Amino acid sequence: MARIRDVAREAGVSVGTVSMVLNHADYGSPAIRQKVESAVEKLQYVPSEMARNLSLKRTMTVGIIVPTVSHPFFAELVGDLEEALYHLGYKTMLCCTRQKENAEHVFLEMLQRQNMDGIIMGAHSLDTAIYQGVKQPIIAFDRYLSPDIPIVHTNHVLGGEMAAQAFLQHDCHHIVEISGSQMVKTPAGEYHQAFNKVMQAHGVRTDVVALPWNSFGFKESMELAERIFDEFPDVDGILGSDVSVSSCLQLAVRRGIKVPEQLKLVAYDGTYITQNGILKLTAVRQPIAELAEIAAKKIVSLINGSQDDSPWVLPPTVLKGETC
Amino acid sequence: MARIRDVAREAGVSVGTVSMVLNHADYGSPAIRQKVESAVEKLQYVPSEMARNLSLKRTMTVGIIVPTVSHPFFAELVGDLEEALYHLGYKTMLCCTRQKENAEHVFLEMLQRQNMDGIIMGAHSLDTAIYQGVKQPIIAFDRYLSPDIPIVHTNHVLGGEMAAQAFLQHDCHHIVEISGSQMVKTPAGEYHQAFNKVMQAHGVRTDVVALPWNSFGFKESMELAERIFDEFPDVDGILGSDVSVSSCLQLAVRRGIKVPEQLKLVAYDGTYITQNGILKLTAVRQPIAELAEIAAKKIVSLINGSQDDSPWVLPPTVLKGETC
DNA sequence: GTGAAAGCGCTAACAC
DNA sequence: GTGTTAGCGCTTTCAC
Repeated sequence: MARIRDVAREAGVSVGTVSMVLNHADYGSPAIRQKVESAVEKLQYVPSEMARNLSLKRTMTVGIIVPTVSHPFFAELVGDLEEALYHLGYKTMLCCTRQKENAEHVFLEMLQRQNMDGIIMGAHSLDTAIYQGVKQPIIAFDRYLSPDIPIVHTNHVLGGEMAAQAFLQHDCHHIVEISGSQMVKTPAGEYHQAFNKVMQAHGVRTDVVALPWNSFGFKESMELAERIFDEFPDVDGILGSDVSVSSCLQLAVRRGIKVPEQLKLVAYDGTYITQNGILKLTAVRQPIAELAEIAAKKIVSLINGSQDDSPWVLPPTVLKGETC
Repeated sequence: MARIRDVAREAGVSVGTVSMVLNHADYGSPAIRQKVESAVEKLQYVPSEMARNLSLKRTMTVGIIVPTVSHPFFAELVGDLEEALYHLGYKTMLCCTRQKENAEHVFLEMLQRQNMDGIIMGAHSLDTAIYQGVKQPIIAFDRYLSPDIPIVHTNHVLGGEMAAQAFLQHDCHHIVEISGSQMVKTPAGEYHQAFNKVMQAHGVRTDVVALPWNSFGFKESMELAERIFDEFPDVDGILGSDVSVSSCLQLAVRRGIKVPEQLKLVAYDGTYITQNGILKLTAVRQPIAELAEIAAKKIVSLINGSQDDSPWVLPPTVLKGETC
């Protein structure tokens, strides 16, 4: 591999000149620039990013921490984040915490080792204490980590109310809510509160069942669906994430429960899996792409100390489907 | 940030000693090790990965190039690759090519700039010429890139035959196959050939319709589904990727076509979207997790010049569903 | 077993 | 405007 000094020798100039010509479009006389460029061409010179990183003390890389990427919500999120970061000139380090011993610590240490310039944290954390002392830039995506770590998220109060309105249009009497683990407090968890408030005001009975921690699989959500139908035979409405509500739909049909006649379903998230089935699920959709773009912009401005005026909270929308 | 020489001073030893103690478990006397460790603790020292990278000329990072991650197949693939690489001690750089000008060149250049030690290429490439001269380690995932770039993939001949067997059990007369773009030749494309061969031998009519290049969206596949039902009213079997067959199922139900009575459906890939709908799709499942693990092992052995004896080709399996 | 010093390849401040 | 050179922080060879 040719190094910068080989280029300098070939071009008959100094190393510093080559570096300046390569990194600053307005440096040097046309003649010099030409000489450098043809030397680069001739030697097939490609600068070493490791050396630049060390010299400039930055990597132009942002880490995205999520539980998993094989889940429609996080798949969309990660895809949108990667795209936004790319257009801002940043590379994406993918960090999945699920099914790994204590990956969260490992990834956080990567940040401290300056492997990446900042992180966007979208994974549930049981041990938020480890974020306290961290000096490097962090943006949380829909997660409470520490008082001084800013959060980008959907307006879940609005989301809960939207879900409530959907059910209220159809005269339901007993709604079961599927929540994530109660072990972690997340902004997303708050839509249940808003939902319950509206439901109580209307005298509708609600029950909450919770998924195990860090559970995003189809097996777990199908098991939960069975539990719901067994424990609450009179349930006539279910609210939960896309995946859990999909499982409920599948099981309802299997058990001969008519949707939406006997059972109304509202999915919270509104990823593509709510749209590609035989019945389109009615859903409260989180503005994932927009949130991702904001999170990307904010982590970048945190990294280079600039200002970003994008809002921190965005409203969800309703996808009218066939299940409520 | 404390540097290694601060630790050395604090511990009263030389920089070299600190480095050796930190990187080699069997170096130094217990007394020295103890001194170094408490200095590290006291100063909260974290080594700079950029400096190590430059010194060791490696990044312990592998790039994964895919068209997108918000598609169930690639979501699973990327998730499994990240996990496998993590357990091999490598970090994952996520590189998505879709909806970006010429991202493929950009990512390939990152490889040459030694931003990553190797790449696993899972994106369609229109310009395979750019891979010719590349010296760095590359493993292709189900893609033909260049004669000297090794490929990990499913045994698609077997896959095509399995799909054929599924239809043959049900006496179909006219099967439409949905293929990816004809512009790129991929191993996956070959399942159609194997499928056609069997079908011809049994005198079953087949037609092929193709998706546009790099099209993985639900809109495109729904449009294609409409075209199929319009152009081929007598179709009684459809074979295609999970997403495209899902769209066909949705549209069939909407048009009052009974599945599986009047129309048999077989999905090729077998990702979770074939399993979470009201009707489970009969599918030929690619062994994504196993292939991912193999690809990860192989790129790592390519990077450090070791040997890997895993097979290059793995057989698919049939997921018996309710649509064929 | 331990310390000094020469890189790794690039950037940019500072002389000329 | 151009060249020289001192870092960036770490690893490791080579004397002691």
